[in-house]
Amino acid sequence: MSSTTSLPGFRDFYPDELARRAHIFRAWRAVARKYAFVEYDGPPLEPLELYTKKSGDEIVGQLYNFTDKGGREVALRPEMTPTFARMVGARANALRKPVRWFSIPQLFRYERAQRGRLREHFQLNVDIVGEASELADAELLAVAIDIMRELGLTSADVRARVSDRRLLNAILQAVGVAEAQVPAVYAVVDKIARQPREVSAEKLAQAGLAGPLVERVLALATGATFEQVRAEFGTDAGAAEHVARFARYRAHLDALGVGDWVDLDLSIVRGLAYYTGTVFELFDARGELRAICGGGRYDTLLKSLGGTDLPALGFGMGDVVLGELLKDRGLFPDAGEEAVDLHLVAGNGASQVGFPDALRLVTALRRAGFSVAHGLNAERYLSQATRNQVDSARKAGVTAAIAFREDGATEVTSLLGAMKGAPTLVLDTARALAGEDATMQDLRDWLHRQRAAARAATAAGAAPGPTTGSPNG
RNA sequence: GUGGAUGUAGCUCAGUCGGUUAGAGCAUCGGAUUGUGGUUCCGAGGGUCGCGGGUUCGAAUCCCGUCAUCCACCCCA
Repeated sequence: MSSTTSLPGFRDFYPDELARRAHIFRAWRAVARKYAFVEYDGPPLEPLELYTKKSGDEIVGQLYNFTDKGGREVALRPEMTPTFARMVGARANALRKPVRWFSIPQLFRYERAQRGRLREHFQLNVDIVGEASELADAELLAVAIDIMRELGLTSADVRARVSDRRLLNAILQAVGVAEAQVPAVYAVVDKIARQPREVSAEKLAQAGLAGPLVERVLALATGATFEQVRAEFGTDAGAAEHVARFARYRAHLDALGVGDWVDLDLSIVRGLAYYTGTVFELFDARGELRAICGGGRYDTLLKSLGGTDLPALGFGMGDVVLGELLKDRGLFPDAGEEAVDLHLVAGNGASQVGFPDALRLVTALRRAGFSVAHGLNAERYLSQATRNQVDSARKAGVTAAIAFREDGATEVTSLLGAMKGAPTLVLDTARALAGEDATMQDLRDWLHRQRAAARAATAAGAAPGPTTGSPNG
């Protein structure tokens, strides 16, 4: 390739790729705002200490870090939570609770890149601070699921797997796992789906669990539904409270309209880090990709980072895996939303009107709010066949061509459907040049109708499968 | 960090047993008797065959190294 490629794991966003990214961002913002979250941001470069304090020195190997010219140890942010915790902590007393904030930071990590895992990505972070009730947990998961919906995914495409560490703890104790064995059991449970059952069993045995107990734990972590858990542990002295809370959580999810996306999965542990309560991940239902989203409750983290003692919960959702899923399912819209409205082409009357007036028309249209393109070579405007000009405008995805007729009128021709008998709109050239309100409004309405008709045609024709258009889906 | 697979035009890929100037389709650009047009036709640009070394009279092709990508581990904020 060329001598100037991007760094490994970093992406160039060409216009069609940026359009996809923008599509995802739009959905993120739209849903977050719908749930009354407000957007914030912080610096992409932070003191290295911000991350070592929380995660220890081992994390440095996975960071982009360096010493700046003032001798400070700094790192590109690998996650948003420490920044968020600092910002909330600094104004904890002044902020109205619960805090409902979201952000779309670009995050960095120094790791070998793989499918769905680059060295840079954008990640929606949604957090709630100051509410310990399970209703907050339900609200948070509803945001994540509603984003899937907003992007055209269904509960057949994406599943939410939910667990609760308090519940898992209580269940493990109820079946006889000693407290000292819990961390080891967590480590096994966390990767239970990614390694053979015998390996998990072996590791549980090594952790000191007796044979029957190993089988019990494996069964619970691999297949137990909430109904089974409730039947078995709903009256257990230690677990009843947690079963009841989870039942309320599920009821809230149902009422929020996302219950059918959610499955209990006690193997969802989310690392061993800082989660204290509910934990969840969103996966594609076919299991082909990495997790789309992960989050949960971290009630002690703010305090441990030196902030105030407030309960908190949140999730992160990256653009990479989500983008791959949308691409696989053909859910990215064709470039229509950014389409240019009009492209100036010559037409039979071009030589009578003259190029300066043609440009004046373009200017009048732009002042009226239309996006208007034209060739940037004045000689070719008159020398090149109109059909070639129209053709390139059509290929560029412009909605309509605007041309001068022999009789002096200005004609707008839709480029969206079949060219034979394409809808046209005739404008009075003088009024168009003057930017007359009524004329501009006519044009606006007409363009709107053409787009609506084209969308309807696409929807009708595209029902059985992929039809016209780009292979990028 | 470990192991495996793959690198040919912007994209998808041909390229025989090692053989002379590396091809196709799509895309891009220009044009087809001053123009109403998705088609068609003609033409053009675009390559250090990932990079470096080796074997050979001769390497896209065989060997070694290296880099990148993908897959599986490790790790997961």
